[in-house]
Amino acid sequence: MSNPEISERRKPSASNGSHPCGACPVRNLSVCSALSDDELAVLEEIVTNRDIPAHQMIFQEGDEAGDVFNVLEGVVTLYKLMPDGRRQITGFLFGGDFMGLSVNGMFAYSAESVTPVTMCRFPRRRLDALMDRYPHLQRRMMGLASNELAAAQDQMLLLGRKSAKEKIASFLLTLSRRAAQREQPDDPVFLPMSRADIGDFLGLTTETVSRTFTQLKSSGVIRLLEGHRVLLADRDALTDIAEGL
Amino acid sequence: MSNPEISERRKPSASNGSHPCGACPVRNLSVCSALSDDELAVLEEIVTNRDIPAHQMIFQEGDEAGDVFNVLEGVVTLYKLMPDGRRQITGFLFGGDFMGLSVNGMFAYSAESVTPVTMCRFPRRRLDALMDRYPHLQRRMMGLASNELAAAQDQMLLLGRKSAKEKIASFLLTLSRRAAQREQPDDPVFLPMSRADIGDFLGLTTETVSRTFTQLKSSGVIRLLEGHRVLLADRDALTDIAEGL
DNA sequence: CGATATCTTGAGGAATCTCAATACTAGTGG
DNA sequence: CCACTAGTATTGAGATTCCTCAAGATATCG
Repeated sequence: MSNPEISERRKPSASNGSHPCGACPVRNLSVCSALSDDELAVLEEIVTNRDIPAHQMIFQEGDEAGDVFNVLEGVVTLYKLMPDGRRQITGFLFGGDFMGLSVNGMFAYSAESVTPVTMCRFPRRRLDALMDRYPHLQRRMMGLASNELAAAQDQMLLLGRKSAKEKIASFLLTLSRRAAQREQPDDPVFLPMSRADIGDFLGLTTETVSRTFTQLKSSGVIRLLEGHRVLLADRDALTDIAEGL
Repeated sequence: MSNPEISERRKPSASNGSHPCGACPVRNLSVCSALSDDELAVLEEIVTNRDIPAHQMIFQEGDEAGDVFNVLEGVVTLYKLMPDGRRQITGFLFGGDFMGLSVNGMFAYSAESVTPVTMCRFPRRRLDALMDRYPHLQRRMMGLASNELAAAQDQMLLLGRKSAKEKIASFLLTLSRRAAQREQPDDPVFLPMSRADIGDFLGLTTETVSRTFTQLKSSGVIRLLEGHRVLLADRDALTDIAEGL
């Protein structure tokens, strides 16, 4: 688990009065929004921060899931692999997103940074103890899990029943909505991940992703800008396409 | 919500000493396994039983999610629809399975009986109250949600990256494993759902499902028995196929 | 036992994939 | 600052899987 490229820093203890958690950029997006300042101070006692460079493995499917994580900044992919290398990305995580739900004490998927990432990390046991103590924290976790499950079901519909064009349109709109939730630019949508990543998320090949972007561009629905950004030139049209209308 | 075809019966009150919940066929499969006899008695106060005929809508995506349900017997599908009628089944539920996770107080999917179904029903508010009171119940729910999420991710891998043959093989094995968990026959696997249902679960058409069964049958890996049952003649081969080996 | 739904099989077509070449981008070192 | 390199994206042509449409076979239910 100790990887030389992953730097870890213990925040200055809460005893000095400076609360990194209190100044957390994603405080009201993440699990922590369930906690009062006092409770946050308790949480702070068990948290560790991490910086991770781009394209770095964070944990692997089957690893012992001793910790849970919150993404503060950057983008993370969760994915599963088949023995022959086929990959399915099950989700992209952004600031405020939580990861670490486990089954039988093991991670059910692998996680990798797409961009440089800042995360915070909690020992699962201690978070569990906190949850027993604070039912509202428990509820918050349950709410997050429900949302993830709903997103997973949307993704199943996408994977099982949508065409390439519908998939790409849905993907762009979802990213835009999530950026808005984080209060980040949602119209030129920022797509930090590669075409291969997008393909592995949508059940397509790189080439089909690329062709479909070109097609949407040609029909004037989007515009591909520099810096991995996409302008949603006709959001209504995109919405119709996403829903198969 | 009151549908003439759905019969509802209040169990004889716990005051008479006979505990339907205590005699529940799925007690140690379901949420309820987290509860002691005393706690179960409390739960019993808020539960209602229901019998539902086959092919009956139970609730619809977007309905107010006032209740949560446990399947006691029979099979239920959860699914999402696109405006043009394309359908993605997100899961099949069997005895012991839980349904009713909601987002913004609404069901995120529709539910329909495949066979005649017996369920029990809890008002969500009262179950939430119980969860605040019993942290182990809360934990149990969280565990169930985690398992569902892991299953959803497996399904994403299946939908996004597996061939028709791999999908059918995976499907048969998953059903077999789940039947074993319920202590029901797991080798001639029981498939009560239609080919169309299987297709809508696996992201295939009815015809492809049918052809793929025929193909697996011809290669001697399975045998199609009468009564919607499938014999897994060569489970190892089936496992290899499911994993793309 | 008949009517109806479901399942299987066939033939042809469409969407997406594979393989391959070219264009672009970003980072590196001269 | 530019040229070079390695990775990434786009485009093309042909192959393949799966879908669509259609007919026939089988099962199910009243």
